[in-house]
Amino acid sequence: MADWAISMAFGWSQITTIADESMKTRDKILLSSLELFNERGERNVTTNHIAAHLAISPGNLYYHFRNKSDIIYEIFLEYEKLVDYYLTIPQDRALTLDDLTFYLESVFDGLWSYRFFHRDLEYLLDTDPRLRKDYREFTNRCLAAIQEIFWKLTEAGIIELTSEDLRSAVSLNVWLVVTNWMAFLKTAHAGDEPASLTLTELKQGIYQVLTIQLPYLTPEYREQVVALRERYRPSLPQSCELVGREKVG
Amino acid sequence: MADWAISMAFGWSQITTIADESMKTRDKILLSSLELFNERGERNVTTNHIAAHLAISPGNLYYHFRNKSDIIYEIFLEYEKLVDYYLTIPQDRALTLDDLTFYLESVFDGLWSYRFFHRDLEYLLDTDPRLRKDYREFTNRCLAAIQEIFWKLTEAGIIELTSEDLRSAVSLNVWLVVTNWMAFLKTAHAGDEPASLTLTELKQGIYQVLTIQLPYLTPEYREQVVALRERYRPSLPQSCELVGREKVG
DNA sequence: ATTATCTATAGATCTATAGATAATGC
DNA sequence: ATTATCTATAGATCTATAGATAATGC
Repeated sequence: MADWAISMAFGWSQITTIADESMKTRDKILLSSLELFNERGERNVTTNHIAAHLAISPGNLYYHFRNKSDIIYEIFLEYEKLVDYYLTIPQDRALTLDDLTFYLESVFDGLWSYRFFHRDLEYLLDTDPRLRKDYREFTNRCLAAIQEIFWKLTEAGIIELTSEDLRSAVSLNVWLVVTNWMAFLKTAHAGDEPASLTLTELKQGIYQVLTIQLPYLTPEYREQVVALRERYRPSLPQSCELVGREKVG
Repeated sequence: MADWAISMAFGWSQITTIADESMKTRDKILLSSLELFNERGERNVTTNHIAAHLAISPGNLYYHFRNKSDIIYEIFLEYEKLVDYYLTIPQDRALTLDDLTFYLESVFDGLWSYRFFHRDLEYLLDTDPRLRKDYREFTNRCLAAIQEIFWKLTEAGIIELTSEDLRSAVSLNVWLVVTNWMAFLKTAHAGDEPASLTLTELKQGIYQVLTIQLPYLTPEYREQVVALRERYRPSLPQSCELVGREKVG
């Protein structure tokens, strides 16, 4: 694993984000691509842009990667590694509320660092069969992890979610909320100027995720989790800008 | 409102979908564009493709529309009209379970008919300020409608969701699940060949939406809603393909 | 010798327009 | 006269490669 990948895997990505001289060109390409993709959207970034941004020739870029798809695939592998790492579940002890907080914070950190990815997900999967297959397995691993976390939270007496059926449906909803929260912020919430999103806003998604769990909290832990949830309550109540609805018909 | 727009607004779109000779060229362009966008994704459809599909010259297309963005904007206006129509809330009577079913079915019908739209939403909004503004207001109207529906379901004694705060957070989760369900199916669920999605599969999203409401059902209606939910239970339990998770670290 | 880089470019699109021509409605 | 349509094309990209040159590691 290259240095910058390690640094990412441990969440310092914001710090080490700028490609520096000492890096191998190959790694600089990956890092700059990620930067540009996140900033401008994958669709708006060509191989020319990436090369220009690094002040290398397009020919040089193609010496290291066969095409843009290959670059994206490698970036995905790092993303995958990071999230798999974050979602590791301790097998030798019960889960605590701190664990839950860590999972939530980490997952949104991951989404933030690779935020270009979900934006153009469908197109990316349509154009790269490897990515398609890997991403499908990745999703399934994530879903399995969420279910397992809910199971262990149940064992720990924090929530009460014993029906496997229900646990699996609720887990899926958590996944849907987590992976769609950013798009919601960028499309519904944001002001007139395109998409200036902050990590803090993104983490208000935790409020929404905990909303799903509210009904299943045990009386012993309810108060603590409600307090945790309050910490992420959106400052601007965006869903309250009630615009008058046109009545049709 | 052109004929095809009316037919769409009343949900026969699947029938009248093929552009026919009698239509004005302008409407044929809109309809073919929608068809191609849904089928291949907006990103993969150029003005040339649209013209070729209709066997007209690109010049002719540009006589009717200034650019692709304008076509998309007009299609959005129809989508908006359709959903606003579906989400009309009767002010003179209480809501019933049939109303709830109608809302759920209609919303997923709308998503299906304009399924290209959410796929490239962020890009579309970034490139068209009008669309950006209109879509933001549209989202807010939808959220307000969901909240109002929950309020009226509470009044009707079907669910119990009296805290305004909670109602608004739950509504937002419903929106997130609804608008992300299709992307989930296409990316996580689908087989090796790209995206062959059916309306039936899409409507299994109703199962997920009703999962959110489960904890808030009143005892009087619980059984009926649970039965309704069962009608949409996915046939293939996709979230149960538990792939072994790699443990990292 | 091998690896990394650059220059130059062919070939493929796509967008959007100008200008000519055909069809239609008074 | 006005509206609709077509032909032809300029200009702007972008991808990906061939072939030359520079840098590096034994």
